[in-house]
Amino acid sequence: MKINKYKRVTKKLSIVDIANKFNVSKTTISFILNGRAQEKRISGDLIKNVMKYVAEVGYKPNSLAKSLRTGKSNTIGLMVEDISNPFFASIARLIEDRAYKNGYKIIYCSTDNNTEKTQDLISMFRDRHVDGYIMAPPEGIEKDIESLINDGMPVVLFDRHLPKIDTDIVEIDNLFGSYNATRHLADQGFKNIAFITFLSPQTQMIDRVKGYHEAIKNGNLNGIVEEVAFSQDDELIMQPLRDFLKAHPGVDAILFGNNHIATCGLKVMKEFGLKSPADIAIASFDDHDVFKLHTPPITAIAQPVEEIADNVITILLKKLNGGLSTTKPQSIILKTDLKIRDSSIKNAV
Amino acid sequence: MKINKYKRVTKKLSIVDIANKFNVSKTTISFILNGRAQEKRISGDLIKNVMKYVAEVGYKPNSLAKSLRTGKSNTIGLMVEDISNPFFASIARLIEDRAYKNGYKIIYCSTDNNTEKTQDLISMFRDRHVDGYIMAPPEGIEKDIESLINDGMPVVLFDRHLPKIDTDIVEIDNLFGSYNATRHLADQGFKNIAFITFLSPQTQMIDRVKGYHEAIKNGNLNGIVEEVAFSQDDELIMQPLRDFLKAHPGVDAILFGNNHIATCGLKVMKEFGLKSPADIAIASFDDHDVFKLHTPPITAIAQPVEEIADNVITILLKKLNGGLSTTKPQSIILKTDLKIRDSSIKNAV
DNA sequence: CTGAAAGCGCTAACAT
DNA sequence: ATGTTAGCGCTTTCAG
Repeated sequence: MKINKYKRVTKKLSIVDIANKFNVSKTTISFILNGRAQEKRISGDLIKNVMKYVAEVGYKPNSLAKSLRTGKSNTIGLMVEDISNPFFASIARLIEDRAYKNGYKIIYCSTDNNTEKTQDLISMFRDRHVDGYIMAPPEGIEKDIESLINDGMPVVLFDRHLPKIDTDIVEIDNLFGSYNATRHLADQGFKNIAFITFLSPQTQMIDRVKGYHEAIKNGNLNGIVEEVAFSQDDELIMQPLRDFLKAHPGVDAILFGNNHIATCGLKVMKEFGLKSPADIAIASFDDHDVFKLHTPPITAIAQPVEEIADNVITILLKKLNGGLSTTKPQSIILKTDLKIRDSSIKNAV
Repeated sequence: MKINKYKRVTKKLSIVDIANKFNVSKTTISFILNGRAQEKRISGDLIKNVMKYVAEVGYKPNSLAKSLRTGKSNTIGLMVEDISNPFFASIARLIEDRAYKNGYKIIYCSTDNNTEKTQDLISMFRDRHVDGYIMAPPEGIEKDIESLINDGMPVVLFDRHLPKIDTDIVEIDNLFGSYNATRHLADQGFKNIAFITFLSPQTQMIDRVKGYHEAIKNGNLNGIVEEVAFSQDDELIMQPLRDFLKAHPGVDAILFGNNHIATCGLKVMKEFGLKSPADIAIASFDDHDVFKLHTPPITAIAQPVEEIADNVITILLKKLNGGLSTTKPQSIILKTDLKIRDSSIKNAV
């Protein structure tokens, strides 16, 4: 006879308790619970009764123990640059939904594009035995990702890739995105189109600069690129922008490299009383409410957020199910959508 | 001997491996690793060598096994209404930072204010043995939270409380917030001030309506409250707003109940070509970039996001460390900050 | 000062 | 058709 020496009445019941209840071994219960009852030819009556009882008492297997034993945690690690950036927040939200629907939980965190912080986070994720990784990788993290992949962990990158890493990746056509937007500004007759972005060695930013340059060259225009160091403090982003505007009064149009710097730019323009498009025409990567509601509305290179999230999670789920384990990593390049609004129309009010 | 940390390890090393390495038992290693070496009077040399070796090979105890044994998972469950809402995203971000700094990971998810989904999520969190819960609770979740608390789980609520639940909570003074904003509109000379918000039985919304009513009564004005059903689809929020504006041409000022509905409201006003404050003055709960950059800038009842996050995590960490286990639950009410901008100034351009 | 051993709850060979 | 048993990696009591 088994005596509970701790007398904890509220103790959660375990697989043993339910095995005792039916006078069978926990193995049998385990098989039933894991849908292997048929395969093991366990009697239909037993199956039915056990399932009924389990539902009644709301028994749930201890996932920790399960994970320890199986090595699977049903958790996905999601690392974005900054969860409070609307672009990443909306992608995270969509990924979260799909993941939960498929029985996976998300552990997320913000990398701040900080390599060391990201290494710590990866190590934490490893430690927690996440089953797969989704990340917008900061620079300098190549080795760590490689080692993840070498250890057989499913990894899906998005937003940017790492030149030396051959793994699954979902991106947009950044080069065309900024090329197209720059051409649009040029077609409107703007002559001094600047490109303002964060100083970053990341591929998405490099491509955006490249696309800009191509369009500038193509239109026989003079280009000017301003790269601002990223900072947590918006004030430190706005100051260089103020300096830039003062130093370059001839600029009649600006393409911003992403939503964050564009928002800072708009704040500075507001300070300076500069109107768009009359004083300076504006276009930016990453559409969001600020752009739609701005007066005038801001022309934006919209990323297909749903598609990105969908592709990312689909690929990862396939990998988790072993479907893609042998295939070559795939690289998905999605199209952007240039939303032309008044801020970039030459003669708009 | 230096070990390449990127070297592929066939098998992660466990406490046994490192015990073997030193020809001692895993118990000894465990004591050393958990800082109980002094207490157990383990020889200084051994301690030093083990620590050195552990650092060298980058050994990390398997957290799953640790959790299974200790019952602690060093994880906090965070449930917000919608992680893609800038208000919740920024709070989540701040909580995340503080939690990581204190050795806790965050598992988060969005409740969508859906009671059933939230129950599922709580059950998932329980199952994953999270050490503590932070949540902006949807209605109807009282029983589940009570049972959490009865089982001794630390729970901290924020943004809204549940009337029947006595637990730690961090809120703002919603009543005063909307009272004050409404008074401000009245003081500016607006006569037909409407309050537009989501239909919600949640305390923060109730209090906001109440504050509005008090101010209206106080100013001998006629009030009109429009409550729109929440929806994932913005279009379904905007349609009732269109109808409302058409049905009430006399309204000369609107106070919005939160940032989301305000953003929808601004979109509708833009559609209709309505200018603020000339056609309709505007004020809203929850400050963010859209309001700051809007033309005109929108008057906002700003919540002290940092303070909220700080208080929440501080209380939870204290509870996790057993500090508050015996004390009475505390309720913290923070002040809002009315940011008066042109959208609510009678004679602003 | 250190070690043996029990056990957290579960899965899956390997037996019957 | 079902049970026995050996771990997964760790902490902790109890014995030296």
